[in-house]
Amino acid sequence: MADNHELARLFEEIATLLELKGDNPFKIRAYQSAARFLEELDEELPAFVASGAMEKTKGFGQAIGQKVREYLDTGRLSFYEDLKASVPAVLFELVSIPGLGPKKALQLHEKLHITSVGELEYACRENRLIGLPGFGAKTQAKLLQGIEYLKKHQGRFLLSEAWPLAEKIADFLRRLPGVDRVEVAGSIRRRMETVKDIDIVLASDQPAALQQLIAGMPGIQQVLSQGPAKVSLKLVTGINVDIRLVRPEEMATALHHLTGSKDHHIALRGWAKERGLKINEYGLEAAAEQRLAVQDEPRLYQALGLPFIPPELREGMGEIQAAAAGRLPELVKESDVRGVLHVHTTYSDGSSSLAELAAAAQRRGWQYLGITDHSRTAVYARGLQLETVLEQRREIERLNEANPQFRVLAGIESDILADGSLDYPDAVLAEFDFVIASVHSFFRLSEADMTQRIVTALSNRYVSILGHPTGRILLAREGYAVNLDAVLEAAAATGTIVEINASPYRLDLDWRWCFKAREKGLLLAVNPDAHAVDELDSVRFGIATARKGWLSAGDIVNTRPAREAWALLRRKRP
DNA sequence: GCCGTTTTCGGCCCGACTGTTTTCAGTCG
Repeated sequence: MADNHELARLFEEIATLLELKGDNPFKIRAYQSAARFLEELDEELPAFVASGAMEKTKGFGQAIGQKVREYLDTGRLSFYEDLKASVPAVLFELVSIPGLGPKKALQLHEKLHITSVGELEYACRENRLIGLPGFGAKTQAKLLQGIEYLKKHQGRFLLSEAWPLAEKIADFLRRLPGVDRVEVAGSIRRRMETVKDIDIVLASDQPAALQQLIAGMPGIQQVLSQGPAKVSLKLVTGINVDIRLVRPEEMATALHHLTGSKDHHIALRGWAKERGLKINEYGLEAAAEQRLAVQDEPRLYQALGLPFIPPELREGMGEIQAAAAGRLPELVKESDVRGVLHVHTTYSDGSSSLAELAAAAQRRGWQYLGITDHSRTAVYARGLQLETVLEQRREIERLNEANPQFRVLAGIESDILADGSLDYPDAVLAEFDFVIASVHSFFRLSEADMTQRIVTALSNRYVSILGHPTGRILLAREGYAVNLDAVLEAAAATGTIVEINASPYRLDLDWRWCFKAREKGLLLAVNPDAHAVDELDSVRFGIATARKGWLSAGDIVNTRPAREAWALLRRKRP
């Protein structure tokens, strides 16, 4: 399977290289769709080709088919290698600057001999861009700002940062005079783990009249652009906001358009076209140019002969075909959660007490709470020594006796040591209601060693849940090198539950892998990994991740009643 | 680069805004 992903990556890179060369956009798309197809392909590449399936696959014609064969035969792609050699590496870096695309980046490289972002910044400060054709003082100033932005935030923000901010802005806009409706759209509505900006749709009978009022909103650092249909702002927090102004009857199609994703639109518009319909942000048009009114998104999909596709699924990952075939899952909801299984208390590195957390969990309508402080090796997190474990156990028993309506489970988050063994002997692990096993050290093992380490841990019959499977920290740290496919296979084979760590800094397992976990028939646990009472609410981000990964309540252990969840947590035990 | 019971050529999703221009290319989503 590694071949599939490797070739997908090569095709993806070819697309980027062609883009930088200003090649035909449709050719670029052809490579992108081939890459996406390979990424999702379940079959091994050699079988896919040998069986003749490739010839029958749309998007694999002569040129791309020949490249797949060359890659299989030689393990290389000469087209890619030549292309790579012909495009200066600096262009990759330059196009990540907002406002700078392939054309202008190429000009800067050729005319000003720019070889790094740093050099471009310097050239801007020296006013050297102004003489170039197509460049002016404003472009130069904009690029300088773009470089600043990039240096500060890598151009992205956590969902947990952007989502509440977007809701706050939407509330402000709703109170402006003449405003009919306001909705948050874009990648926030699709619940991407990180987002580039905030997209909002505003419906009003006099949309153009609102421009000035919007530009007067508090917290704005700069108005980036302003037209009758769209206002773009930069907030003092650094994030950009696009507000699209439409008439009330255009709300549904505009919201749909601005929710994206781009890939979903390309696929859906193709689907519409086959049925003689045209979609744009203002409505649905029959071929004869007359616009059909669409009241809401469900009716938009209905007009296309499809059931409603929830925003989280609109990523161009086969959702349209699944919808057409009636195979869309019933997505899990936040209200399905009946308890959570990963929290830290003041016994280790948490800042709320066990009793406070239990009370807060019960207030949220949950029926149980799994306490999982750190194990003894995690000295950085005040991991529990054996005597402290016993002390905590007694407190849990007292709480359970005092409140039979609510169940506190005595768990532990045990470190997976470098060799794959756990931090306590089996006899101790057996005393816990359940065990989460997590990697917290030796992140830099080779992929093979890390994979073996985790697979070994999963074979332990007391390990109920694999915690944050890749160890990534969003926008800060890549996950460790690990063959996740092999890990998920091992989890399936041993009956280990896999965590969707709902901390907005982690969201690990990633939603793209939830999709695969579901295919392997795995059970998952959406856990806040809370270190304080407020962090229990992180569950919403975990549920968003699960939904984005096509998961139903049945795929999540902590949507089950306490007794059933308890049994599932212990199903590997003798 | 791919595709075709409308087609082997001419399409390919569609539109907004800016800046540098005198009609539009570039960028973005």
